Amino acid sequence: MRMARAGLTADRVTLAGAELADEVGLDHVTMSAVARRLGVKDASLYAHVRNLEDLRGRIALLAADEKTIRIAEDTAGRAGKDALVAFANAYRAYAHDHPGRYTATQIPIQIDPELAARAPGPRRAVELTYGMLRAYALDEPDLTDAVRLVRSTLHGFVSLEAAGGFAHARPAEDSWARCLDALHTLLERWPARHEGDPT
Amino acid sequence: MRMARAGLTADRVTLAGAELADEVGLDHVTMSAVARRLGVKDASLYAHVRNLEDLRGRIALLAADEKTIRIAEDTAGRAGKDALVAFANAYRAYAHDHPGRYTATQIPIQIDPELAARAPGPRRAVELTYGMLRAYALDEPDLTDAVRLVRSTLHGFVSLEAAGGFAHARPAEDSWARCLDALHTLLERWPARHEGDPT
DNA sequence: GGCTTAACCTAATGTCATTAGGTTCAGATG
DNA sequence: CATCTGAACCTAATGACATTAGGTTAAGCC
Repeated sequence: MRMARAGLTADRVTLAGAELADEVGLDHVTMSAVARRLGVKDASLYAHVRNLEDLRGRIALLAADEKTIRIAEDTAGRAGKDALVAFANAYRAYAHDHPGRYTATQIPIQIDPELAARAPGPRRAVELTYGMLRAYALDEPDLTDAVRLVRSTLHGFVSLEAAGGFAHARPAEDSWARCLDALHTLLERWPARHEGDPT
Repeated sequence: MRMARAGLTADRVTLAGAELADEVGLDHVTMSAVARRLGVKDASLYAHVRNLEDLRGRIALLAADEKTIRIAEDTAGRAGKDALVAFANAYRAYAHDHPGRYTATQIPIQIDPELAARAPGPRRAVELTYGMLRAYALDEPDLTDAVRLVRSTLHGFVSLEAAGGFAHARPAEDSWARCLDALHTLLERWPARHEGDPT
């Protein structure tokens, strides 16, 4: 009495891991749990994925791709504050919808370079960010600094929110909107270097 | 031939865990490893700490306390941009010096409430942040929004930096300085709500 | 119909987390 | 000083997991 083959592949395993991550948290994504979900023995997974760390890396890349696609869709044809808000909301929405996947993208990168090279997500995300800021007409190195500031703020907010850091009375939603306003204003009048500062 | 007693206590175990976290990363902090470092059997730790999760929670609280103290020291007697920069630099320095401990503070909070109540760190940190922003004379709810923005930016930057997100040519150091400039400018001219916006 | 190649499986090893049920040391009590 | 007590440790055992080695078996190709 044999079961039919599950027809696994690296992508299928990764997807199962990603789903599990969203359901029970990334650090409860175990080989055993993924195998269980796929109706397969633990050892079978190793034919498709090098090991747990590799699986996590794949989940991270999958998440990066998905997130990028969503941002690209939502920012298409927009510019200026419109684009900034669309970008940020898409970013945050993805994190909300896929907390486990999003967490995976935070891991200090220890991903198979060969694999990473094939995944368009991370590179694409950087391009999108630079493109989104084009309307603010910043020159290097200010542009890079601005990109880093925006990324930091979005990631920081979403991350703290997920960790329960905003347990306060005021809805995170409202603070989010104000932060985006603030970012926009900031980008419009990016502070010139103080004359006194030697840097 | 018996060894001398190690004279353990919950705090000592926590400290060993924290040191280990900084050395090998928080998720390599295991009961076994901590026990090994203390020259004790795994089971002995359970007399001082409920379980792994509890240990991590204690490390997080320890880190929060330490970080808060450092920020308090460095911002004492300062105000305005001076205070902001001191605050931010102390924050970032702590994360650099104690990456494992810092990571522990990011965990979605699952800490024994009774324990958390005794730890002044988290509460103190919030107070310090509000105090630091006093110079900018914001009223609620803007003040809360500003606090959240600052926390998000600092945490996001440090977190991305630690994850290797700034692999670019431009030194993170320089971007950091510019981001603080930007935050300061932003706080000085916190954008008024747009007249058109119904919120 | 045999062959190759994946896709799976069984078995085994080693690391951890955690619990149960003792020892033993250090200091208070008599 | 003898002892009692509680905290500090230990041994032993169980049960997840991760990972490897060494088979089976299904599916498509000739």
